[in-house]
Amino acid sequence: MSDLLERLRGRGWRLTSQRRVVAEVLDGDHVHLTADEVHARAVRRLPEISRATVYNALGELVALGEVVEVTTDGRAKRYDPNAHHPHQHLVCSGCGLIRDVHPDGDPLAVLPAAQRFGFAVAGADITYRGLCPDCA
Amino acid sequence: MSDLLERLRGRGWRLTSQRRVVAEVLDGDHVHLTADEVHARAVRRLPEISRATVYNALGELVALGEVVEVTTDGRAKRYDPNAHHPHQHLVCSGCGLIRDVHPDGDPLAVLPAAQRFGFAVAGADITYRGLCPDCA
DNA sequence: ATCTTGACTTGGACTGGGTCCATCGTAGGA
DNA sequence: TCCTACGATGGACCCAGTCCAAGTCAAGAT
Repeated sequence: MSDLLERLRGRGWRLTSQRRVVAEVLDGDHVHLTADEVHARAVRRLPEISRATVYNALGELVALGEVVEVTTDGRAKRYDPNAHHPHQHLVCSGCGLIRDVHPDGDPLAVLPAAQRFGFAVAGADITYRGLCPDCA
Repeated sequence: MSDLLERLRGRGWRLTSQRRVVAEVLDGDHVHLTADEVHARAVRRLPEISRATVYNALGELVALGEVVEVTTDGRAKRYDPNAHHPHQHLVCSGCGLIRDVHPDGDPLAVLPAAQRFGFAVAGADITYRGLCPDCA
């Protein structure tokens, strides 16, 4: 965490109390919060922080590659701080629970050249869907 | 297409001109329109059709398994009539172009039991990302 | 061919998620 | 400690989608 703040400062990020709080809220590798959830938690530490500031900070963290956006449904985007370990997501169709998962092999390997249509394919986002133990 | 309308009628779908037009607009296997795009095209054939009706019809087609919803970004959902041939999507990060693709093997096979956390995993949605020939 | 009725359509209000912007505040270099 | 450009604020605004009360009509019954 403090190394995150260090990295950001090293990249010229001006370190404000608001940005610090947003980064702290996202601390922990297995969190998948919406922007509003991040805002709600940030407000507990810094009551005046605005929604716009949370959106700005999240957008910057994504642009800097420190956080990844996850869209598992058509609803609110979720922000995943586990950005330095490539992974995929397993989502419960019942309750929406999200787990980070690591499938075997390279996801791009299964897409043959003939199926790439001349694209320079750079990555793959996989969402596995099913029922979690509690919902089954 | 007419077989689609037949299938729907067989399932008790009341066949209105609005529903017929929505189904016709979605005809073709490689179309990925947003609800508003479907509405815009439907209006050309049936000027009074309302947005709410298009949303209703699309929702019903999805519930009946005739169309699948595709969410490749956090923006508007897209509706894909190619529902009877399982496939994945390849999306251009530049212009948003979407192609249906067929990766090798079963996408679920690469998720080992130890990575399933007790979930009853039922499916996987894969979005391959890269630049299309025009954008590269 | 007409009637009847419950399913369908309409459009306008409303909601949730997100962005924009003019103004104010402040981190951090000089 | 002072300056100033970068960041924060909150309220207006936008887009995608849902809801609802009232009107319409497909299709089975007569």
